[in-house]
Amino acid sequence: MDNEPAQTKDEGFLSRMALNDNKAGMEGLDRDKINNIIMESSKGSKFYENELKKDQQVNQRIEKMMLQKANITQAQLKKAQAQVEKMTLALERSRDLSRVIVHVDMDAFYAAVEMRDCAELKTKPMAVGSMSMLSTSNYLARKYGVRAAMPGFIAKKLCSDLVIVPPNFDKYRAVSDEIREIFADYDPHFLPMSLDEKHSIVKVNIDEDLSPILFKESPGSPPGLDGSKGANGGSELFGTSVEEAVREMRFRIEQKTMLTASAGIAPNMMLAKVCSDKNKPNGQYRLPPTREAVMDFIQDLPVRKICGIGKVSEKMLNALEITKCSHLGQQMALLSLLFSETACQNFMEVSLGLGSTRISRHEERKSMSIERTFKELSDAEEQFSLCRELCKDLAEDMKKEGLKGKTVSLKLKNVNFEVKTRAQTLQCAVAAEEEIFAVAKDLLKTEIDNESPHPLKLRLMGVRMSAFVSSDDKAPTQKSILGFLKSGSSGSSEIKGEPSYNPSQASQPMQSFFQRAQAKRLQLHVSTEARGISPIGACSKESALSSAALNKTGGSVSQVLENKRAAPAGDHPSTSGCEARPQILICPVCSSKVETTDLNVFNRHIDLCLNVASTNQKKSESESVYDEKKCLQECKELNKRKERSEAEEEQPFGSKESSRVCPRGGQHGGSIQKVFLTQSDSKPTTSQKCQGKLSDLVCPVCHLTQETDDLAVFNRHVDLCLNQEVLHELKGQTTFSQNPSVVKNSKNIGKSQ
DNA sequence: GCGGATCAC
DNA sequence: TATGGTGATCCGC
Repeated sequence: MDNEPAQTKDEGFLSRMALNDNKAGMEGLDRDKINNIIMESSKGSKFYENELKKDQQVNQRIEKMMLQKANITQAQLKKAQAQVEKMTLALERSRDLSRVIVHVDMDAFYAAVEMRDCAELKTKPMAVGSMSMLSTSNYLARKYGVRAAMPGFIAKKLCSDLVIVPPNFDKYRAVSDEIREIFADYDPHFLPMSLDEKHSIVKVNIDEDLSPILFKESPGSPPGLDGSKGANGGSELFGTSVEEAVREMRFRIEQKTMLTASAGIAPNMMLAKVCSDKNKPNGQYRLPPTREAVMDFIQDLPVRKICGIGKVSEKMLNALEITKCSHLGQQMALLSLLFSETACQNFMEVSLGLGSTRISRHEERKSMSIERTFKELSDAEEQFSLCRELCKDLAEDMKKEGLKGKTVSLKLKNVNFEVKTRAQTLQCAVAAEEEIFAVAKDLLKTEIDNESPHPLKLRLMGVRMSAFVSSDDKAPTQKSILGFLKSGSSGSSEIKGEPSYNPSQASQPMQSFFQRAQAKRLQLHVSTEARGISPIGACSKESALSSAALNKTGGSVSQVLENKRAAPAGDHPSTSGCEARPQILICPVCSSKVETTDLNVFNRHIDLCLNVASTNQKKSESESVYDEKKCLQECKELNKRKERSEAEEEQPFGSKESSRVCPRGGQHGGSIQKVFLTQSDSKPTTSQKCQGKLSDLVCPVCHLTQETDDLAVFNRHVDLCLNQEVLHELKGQTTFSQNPSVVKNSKNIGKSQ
């Protein structure tokens, strides 16, 4: 009894402040040691004190809950149990295993982008952010306990070698756009929507973790075949092809961006999200669509892994000795007496492995806000003028989206980290700076007055608008996809009056990219009779990269491709690994020597040979002529892009805090992209030092000499040329004709300046 | 409708 | 020296 309060307090504190190792790449760390450092760094700070306070509040909630629990009678429990069972049956009946949901997640996105663009970062623990706050960290840093949402100065204590790179949001946005273009190829919105109800949707978030979610109906299967819900007959075929589609998609992402993505495939969104974490980084996991598999998967899954269960909910559940999802099921009766109806509903669904099987159509924005953190601000005049500034910025943002709202909220955080919000709702919707400020100013004044004679000591101020009135004036100018999503928001899955929708295509399903690519390779495989190469590395379950067919017959080619996943765990040099000893490998397709130690490079070489061969074949078949100009254009675009990104990096930063910590000397400056400068007036560039010198390489697609001796770079060039062609071709068949896919990103980068 | 809190990214 | 910004949702008034 005596030590009980102390213990709960300590644990409580830890649960709030301690390392959250829920993230991928953080397994098996020395938590005690890390937590000690975190505590030592935090203790005594205002932040710490506030966390402590909040934690005590949570503890009180738990106490209250435990008290409630103690007062529950057997009769109540029994009744609840009956209810739960009824509910379970109903939910079970609603289980839908017929959908396939793919959740794709970029691996350590921001960090990966920075590593891609700065060779020296690749081998270092690094994070994106500032001394005050980190957005994300790479996997090397995670081994030290360094993770997102951790202040940089603490991270530095955990790992003194940590390199902190300031964020380049414009760059990340540009990369997001590139990736989105790939998703667009799989986005069945661009497919004619069949009358089948199982439509597919791609949803893309541009956040730290780019997390698109893809609904897919069985690709490639004849329309009729699909109707057999849950029937396992076609399911295997189905599963295989979906996995390949996802591999293909991830492969394309890596080709295009040199970044890796992970994916989860499952019958619903909740599970897919968990699955995407399972083989992170650079992996994917498919949960078979059977009740058994799902329940098995759920069994030992910690509740904290479920989206929506955060540290507070976790702690409350833990107090009831619920740590795993299976416990949720076992304790549902109790939970139904302690938690709200919505919470219970959610718990129950989780315990049954159920989740959303459809994505709510693009929902209307419900609020828009802006907030800023700063050093202590106590002067009322300054506070008012800051408030005005915020209102001005918010009004601008509102204008961009043509929004008007009735509710204005003011958010204040004082230097003790205590947060307060004050709101007022008007009769009419407003949007202009003056209108917003008129309200916000009053709210602020009230708070200042309440505090007098003491000043408000603020560290954050924010203004939010909500209660928007619906405005229909923007609909006509919507782009295709948005227009579609909008029209679908009624809940019905019909397409109403979508202008770019072409009903003539409704009956002929488009082949997805992966299908085409696979067909190409298959065709090629037959025609080239690729000779065997000695297998390298073990065949992991993640293998079979995009080509089960090749695997079946030759085996050898895919074996090499598979080696992507045969890399040692922990380190994933999947794009441009540089090892010590160069090696001569013989390409089974073109029989030429490839000098490299990096199997990925070799893989790409083979891939490109295969692609080239099939491209040539197709050319002669369909007399389609590849547009050389386009390829040249692309090279130029890439040059520009590189130049811009260099300029971006070299531009002087205002404050000392924002100066780049990346230890680049400037002389090597992102070798990968620089080599694309061949066509322009730039001088030849440095290559990766581990590569041997090779003679000039000529791109077999655009026939331009590439002044590089780095095969990875050369291959990437060729891939891009090829990709562009495929995409070009794809576009010809689809209704989305808005933007060229490959080159576009370059201009987005330019915008940052 | 308001305000505090939780959660995700 | 130093612990973010944006949007959503829920719960209890």
